[in-house]
Amino acid sequence: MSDSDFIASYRAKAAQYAKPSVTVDLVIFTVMKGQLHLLLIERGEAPFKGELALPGGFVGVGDTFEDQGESLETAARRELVEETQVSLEEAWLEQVGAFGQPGRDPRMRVISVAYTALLKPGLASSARGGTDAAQAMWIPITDDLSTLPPLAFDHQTIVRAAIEQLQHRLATSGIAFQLVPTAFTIGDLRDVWAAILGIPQDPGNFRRRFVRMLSDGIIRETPEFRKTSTKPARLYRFEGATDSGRTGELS
Amino acid sequence: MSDSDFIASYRAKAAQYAKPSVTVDLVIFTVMKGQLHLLLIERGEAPFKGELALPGGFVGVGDTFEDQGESLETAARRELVEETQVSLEEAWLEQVGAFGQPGRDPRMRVISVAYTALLKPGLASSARGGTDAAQAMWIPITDDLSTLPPLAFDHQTIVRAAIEQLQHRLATSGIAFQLVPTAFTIGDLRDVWAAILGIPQDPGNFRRRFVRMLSDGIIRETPEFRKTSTKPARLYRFEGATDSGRTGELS
DNA sequence: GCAATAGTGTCTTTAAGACACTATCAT
DNA sequence: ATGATAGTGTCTTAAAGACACTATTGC
Repeated sequence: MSDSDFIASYRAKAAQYAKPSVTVDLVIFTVMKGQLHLLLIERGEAPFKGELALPGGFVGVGDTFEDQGESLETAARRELVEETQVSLEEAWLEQVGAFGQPGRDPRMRVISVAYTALLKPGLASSARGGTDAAQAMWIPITDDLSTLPPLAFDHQTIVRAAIEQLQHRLATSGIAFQLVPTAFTIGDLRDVWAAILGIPQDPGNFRRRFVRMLSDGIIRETPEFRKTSTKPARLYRFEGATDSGRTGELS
Repeated sequence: MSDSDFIASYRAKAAQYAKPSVTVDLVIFTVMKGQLHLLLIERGEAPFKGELALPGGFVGVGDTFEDQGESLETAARRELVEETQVSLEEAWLEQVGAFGQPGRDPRMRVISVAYTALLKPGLASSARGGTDAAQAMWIPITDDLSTLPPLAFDHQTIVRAAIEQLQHRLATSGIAFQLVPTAFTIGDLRDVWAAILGIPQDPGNFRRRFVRMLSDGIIRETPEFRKTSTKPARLYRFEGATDSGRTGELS
């Protein structure tokens, strides 16, 4: 039996199984005014019409031998662009996990792969409703997660998992730098830490951590300062020397 | 338009999209003789015939409104039982993530949700080939991941991700206790840490960490000792007071 | 006794937390 | 000068790493 025979018979056999729909959902964060914000859309259709939900969509799956469709991350990136108009390069993506509880979508079996996306402050403002008429809005996330508004489907579970993942990875990866401008002050980065952890960060102690990153070569000092209404602050840049996180599958 | 009309039209629309097959793959670990071991099966069919692969199978998806099928974790647990004959209660499961790169399975578009399973030493021995004729075997994982044998599909990527996740969660969750007998010595636990991190653990320093867990109430001391060929060692029990990890989706 | 593992103690280094303090800008 | 944020220094405590040491068993 040749390989292609195998494949043909396998496809016939697999076709007997019902398949789930697979979607990607996006947990898009940005930091505004020292607070973590989450991009949500108001659903225009049943089910959960009028409720808030994560942006998302189907994963493109080809139906031929040659074309198996788009990768999960590509699907996530596509949805991100539709929803926020950010350029493809600018956004940072990381998979949260698969959520596939039966009944999570009342219409049919849907397994969703959730991705966290982090937007730098400048890009966040350009976010708006996507091509579908849905209304997009930034919702502040306070340190108290119980203040999260009710969300459609199991999206609140997904958001909680995403935040937990952010908190765990904050110290060991470069995610914080994805939420500050490319040239940032110590205070900018401190605000991001405070927003993600939900705990104010001591300026002195945070500075010590910052200096350590500086001497580790993770951050580079620039000669510039940012003018503020008070004492100008030194600007720094991220050198990108941390583990960058599994954004999808590396294959 | 009623809700059920919506659902009907939605299903019709969604049916236009090709759907991927969804499987679960299991990364089953145990610790034997101070070394991490991974359960692999030898594939009996193309593609990758004769190569080693992770055990796994399709996720059951219902095709009716009422029955949407089994949860991802249920599917994982079912495969685990088929493969290892462990009782349903005994195993610890945690999701690693979704792996769905196009082409990862040459036959058709398959998105796999990977789960890590941890087996206590006693249970590991009962593992054997599953109902399918595949041959199951325990492969030692050395500290040097480059010694991993080549695996079918993208399973090596999955294994690496699983190990990385284990290492990250080791200190902050109770996973180590899932790899020792219910009554264990300090040395047992130290061996698990060494096996997962791939680095020998200093007895004195590890003891300090152990004592901390003891006074935190995570571990309980028992009056018993384990007889060995040398000085008997005190036995302890896990009290289960750490965050237990997201095993699937909480819904 | 000897080999082997269980278990203890100590010194050093690193990093976190708390907090007081100085510096420099706009107004 | 004053308010506000930038930036510095110091003391204490928690924990990691390295490593020398003692204790108790089987043989």
